[in-house]
Amino acid sequence: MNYDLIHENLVGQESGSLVDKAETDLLHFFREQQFKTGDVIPKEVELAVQLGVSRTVIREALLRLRMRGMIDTKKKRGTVITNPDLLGILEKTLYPGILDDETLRDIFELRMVMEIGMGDLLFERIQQADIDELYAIVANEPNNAEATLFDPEQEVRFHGKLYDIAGNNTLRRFQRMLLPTFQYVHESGILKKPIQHKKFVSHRGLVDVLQHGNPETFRNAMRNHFENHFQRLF
Amino acid sequence: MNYDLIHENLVGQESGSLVDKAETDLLHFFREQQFKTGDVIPKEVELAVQLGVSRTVIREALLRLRMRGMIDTKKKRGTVITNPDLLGILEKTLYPGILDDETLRDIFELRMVMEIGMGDLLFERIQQADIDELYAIVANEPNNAEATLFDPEQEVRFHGKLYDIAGNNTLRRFQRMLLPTFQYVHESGILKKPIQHKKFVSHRGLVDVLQHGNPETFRNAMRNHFENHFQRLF
DNA sequence: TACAAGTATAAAGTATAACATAATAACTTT
DNA sequence: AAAGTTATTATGTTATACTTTATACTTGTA
Repeated sequence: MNYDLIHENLVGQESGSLVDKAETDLLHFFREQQFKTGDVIPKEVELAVQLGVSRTVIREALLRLRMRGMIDTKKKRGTVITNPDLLGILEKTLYPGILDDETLRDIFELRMVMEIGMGDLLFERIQQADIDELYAIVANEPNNAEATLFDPEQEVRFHGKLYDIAGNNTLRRFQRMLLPTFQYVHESGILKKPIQHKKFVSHRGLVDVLQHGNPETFRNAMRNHFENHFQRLF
Repeated sequence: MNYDLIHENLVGQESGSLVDKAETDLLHFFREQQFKTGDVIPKEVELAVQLGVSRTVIREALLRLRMRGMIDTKKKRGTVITNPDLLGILEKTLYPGILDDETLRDIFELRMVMEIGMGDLLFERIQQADIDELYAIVANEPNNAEATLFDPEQEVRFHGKLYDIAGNNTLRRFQRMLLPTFQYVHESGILKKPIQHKKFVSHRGLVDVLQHGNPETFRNAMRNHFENHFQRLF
């Protein structure tokens, strides 16, 4: 199967600017040359000559690759191939306050979707030490935490630890990155309906489930834990 | 709460190059000027003068913003603020074959996490017409589809429709984007263990659950549907 | 020989100026 | 007033010269 084609089709016809063209040309070039992580690529002027464009164009194309973590450049040493950093770019783009409400809401939903669906990863990888740590985290929460107010730092500690346990690095960084957005949505007026303060599964309850339950009971517990948020959404 | 600070802390100290600095300066500038979507920003030369750097630097900074979909530039008309396109950049970065195996595996897991956790969104937004359409999609699948071989196109049709129904645009685009990666992982040798062909919940079974079940039963059904994949992972 | 300090150099970073291109606006013509 | 033509303007592109800095090389000293 030709993944190159699939990709290009997906990405679209490189709108036409020379930089766009140079960008994909460079990627193809790296592929052909079998460049792998750590290899140094030809210097800017050489690439410029080879692709028949000015150094400026090459620089702008390289700039794009660099900002995606596909390459790393250092003076004198030149430019070397690195592992692309999927999430690194997103971080910068998540400049607070510029995403439109719909996207913010989407992200808020996405967060809950991920944490509910995470059950199997958690149970596969969790250790007793993790559970102990979680108990320590929730130790300071009052017993009727279900009814208490939202504490951002405590939220981050607890849910962040869950992502750690899941052992999926991409997922964890994704969450780290989206955190400010969660908070923002929570506090902004995007979610119209008021916050209910009924009794739902608490953090402590979730840990209990991790200790004695299974992925299925965890999913349900987490879903219930989010009941407040869901009620504000739907 | 100062989201600006949170963000900068997360992103790091702008390594030092003028372009990095110009980039954040521009963002701050837009904020201060209360620029909103659709507004045109000063032309390149003016910005260069204002920030005290050359047009080259401004151009490279603008290039970064542009590639994140934060701005759109047209000749003569100038540069206008747009809604940042979170996923657009990721698409380009997912150039097949350069992600390392760990990330690929992460993405593969992420996909299952999302589809399992998607239950509540689905039931909240699904219409009878959607269910009918899903039945039409699975109509061609043999009755014992559980045991048949993997058909990529059918997979895309079915699971893609689910994302459509979930009504979360960000989520859907995320999936669209990750699709080639799913296929790639499925076919590559990354997942060591062999593919089992036991009887698990089929596509048709999932539709039945959507028709007669609830979010909880759906999550379990989807988890079961992925049993093959999970067995290859763990 | 070993090691530190200083120097040269190569590649990326930055600046400037000039020209090309394309989209818009202004103007003419019918 | 509609259509076609021209002028203008901001980005796109090229070319060139200069600056910065990490590395490699050389030199000098113990």
